[in-house]
Amino acid sequence: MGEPKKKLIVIAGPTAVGKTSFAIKLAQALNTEIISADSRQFYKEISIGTAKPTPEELALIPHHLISSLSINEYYNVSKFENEVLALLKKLFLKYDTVVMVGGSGLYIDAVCQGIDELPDADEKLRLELNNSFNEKGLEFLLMELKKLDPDYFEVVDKSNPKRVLRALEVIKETGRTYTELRKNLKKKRSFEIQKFCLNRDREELFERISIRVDQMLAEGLLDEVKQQIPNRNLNSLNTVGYKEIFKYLDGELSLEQAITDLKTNTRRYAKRQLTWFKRDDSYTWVHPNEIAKVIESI
RNA sequence: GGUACCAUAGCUCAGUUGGUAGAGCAAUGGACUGAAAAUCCAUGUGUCCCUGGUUCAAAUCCAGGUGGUACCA
Repeated sequence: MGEPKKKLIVIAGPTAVGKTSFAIKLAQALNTEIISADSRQFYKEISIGTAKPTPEELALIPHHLISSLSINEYYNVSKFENEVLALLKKLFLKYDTVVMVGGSGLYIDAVCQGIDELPDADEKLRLELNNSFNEKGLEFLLMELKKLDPDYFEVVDKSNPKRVLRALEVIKETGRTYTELRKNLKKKRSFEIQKFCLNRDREELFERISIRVDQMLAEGLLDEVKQQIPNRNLNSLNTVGYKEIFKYLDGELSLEQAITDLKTNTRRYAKRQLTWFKRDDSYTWVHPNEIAKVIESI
């Protein structure tokens, strides 16, 4: 009869479905804290456009990994995995369950099952590869990949430059093939994991997206984006809500068109999130108003 | 009330001399290992406003209706 096992509760779901308030209610019921798994809410300079919990909400329950980084800091899934595991170790001393909430599927998976040992991006090498892509094109990079790692060449998405570039990056950095390093081993965690995915009718979700974008604008999204003009080339600002407003500020789009695009791109983002969660059958799908059901099953 | 123009996909619109329809956008499905709110792939949606007529054959021509827009009264 050992200690009861510690448990991580994952709350996933598409953007604007209602994850934030759901997670807060859940954490209150379980008397625990929240870890955010949202690849944009890490950044302290961007709050309105990333739909962070409000200061009032943050005061209700301790949140981790919100506004924990600056937009010019380099960050990635692997760092997230390590950071969350360390955090959980601490939190599990105090709590039997911890809630992790967010919409970044890859990041959630890294915590739940780990991610292979691959090198981080090397800034210089990445720049070189990007230049080579711009000058010589994807065909050239594909030929190179075929030579260096014929097995990955067979399976890689040949029209997706990022996939090809990343493979070459790993190969050049390690001197080993990407195939060899990409083992896709599922790590067993020392804690239990229970995963829920929130969803609602598509029509209703889209309506909520539209309302939320209007709210962001009312709360001062334009100003928030304006402040970040000097940083616009950072990856952290390659983000729905910022890209479209930059175009408006450039005079490339009318405000009306920028808002329309913002809503469209948010809908597409929500769709991509759903595709990610759908193929993972370890999720229990629930409606955001079914919190009682979720608490009971925990 | 009169005249003119218009009515085709969710939206904006193409559609040649009559041969059962196609673009853009929106949408939908999918992929995904250190850029992931990123990046990439795939897919077509129809009472051609209605009723009748001409014709082997009508989105297309003719008549009438209905609705819209503009101008005139």
